[in-house]
Amino acid sequence: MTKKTPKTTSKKSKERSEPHARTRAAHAQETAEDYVEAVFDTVQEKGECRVLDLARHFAVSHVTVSRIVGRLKQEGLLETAPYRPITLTAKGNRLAKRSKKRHQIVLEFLLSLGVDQKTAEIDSEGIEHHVSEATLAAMKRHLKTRH
Amino acid sequence: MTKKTPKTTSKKSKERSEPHARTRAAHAQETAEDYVEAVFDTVQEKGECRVLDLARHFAVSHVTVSRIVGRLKQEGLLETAPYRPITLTAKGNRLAKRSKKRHQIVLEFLLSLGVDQKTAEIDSEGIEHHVSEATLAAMKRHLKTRH
DNA sequence: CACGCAATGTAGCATATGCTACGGATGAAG
DNA sequence: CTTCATCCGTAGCATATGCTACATTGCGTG
Ligand SMILES: [Mn+2]
Ligand SMILES: [Mn+2]
Ligand SMILES: [Mn+2]
Ligand SMILES: [Mn+2]
Repeated sequence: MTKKTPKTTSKKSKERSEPHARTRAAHAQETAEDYVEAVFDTVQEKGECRVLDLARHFAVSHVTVSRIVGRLKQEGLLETAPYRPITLTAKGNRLAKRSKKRHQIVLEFLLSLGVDQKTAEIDSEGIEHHVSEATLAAMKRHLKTRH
Repeated sequence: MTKKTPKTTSKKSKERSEPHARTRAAHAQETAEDYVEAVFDTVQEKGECRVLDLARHFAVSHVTVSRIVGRLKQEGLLETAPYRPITLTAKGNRLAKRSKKRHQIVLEFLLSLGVDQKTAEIDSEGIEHHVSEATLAAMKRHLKTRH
């Protein structure tokens, strides 16, 4: 056997695989973050949040929303009952505030780079979920010094 | 009927839903981009790219890789045959180069913000797929002026 | 050139998130 | 209090991406 490559996962390849594993973990949290944000905003704006409000917000069918709301309820982030409005639990409220804060910083950061408003809103919606505490801190520094 | 809210999707809610639709579209492209990048790098580094190379790279099972490689072959990005190495098509090569370039800029950009190497590598792996041409251009400008 | 291990493929399962079609619940208006 | 439009839930389907267990191929070694 020539054995140019190790059979087991090398230290180097483990390092390379970690970013992808982290990205998958971020995507697993993404729906929860976007949903509690949306519930928070909708309640603020129109007093209550309904399944159809979220369906319109995300541009998906009410069926998709209904199922996801059920799961997030199981996870203790949302409260709801059949044909009733959706509210945030204390836990959901904390996640919403944390997520909104991070989202806002990412958005302002992109704007500070000179990205136009619409593009900044689009890109920040995806980027926010992949911004670690360290990167968020760096963005805050940039906003304070350069702005 | 009090009709506080319009039944149909308002212009405002359409604007709000667009970022989420864009994020979903980005995620639909993400696997393809990461895979062609990985194939490109692996071929460069060790002469050929095997299913297990990608499995280690992404830290997933060889089964997951095998299925995805089959799909990307159908999409015309990869070439392969049973028990044979994986290669890029011309189309796959173009996507790989484009993706690698963008990934590299995002990484360097995060480093230029003062983010540590490991964190920058992790965050850029997820962020890259959500960076539009406009934001990428803004990052390039930042790298030229501030660095 | 036969053997056996490593690599790859296949079967079958799970979860997450999309959809359409249809049926039941709610509540505003008469 | 009945009616009926709107909202919501459920059934059933699809795709993408994870997994384990098992079958098969291929190749280096003896
Ligand atoms: Mn958000
Ligand atoms: Mn988001
Ligand atoms: Mn990536
Ligand atoms: Mn993402």
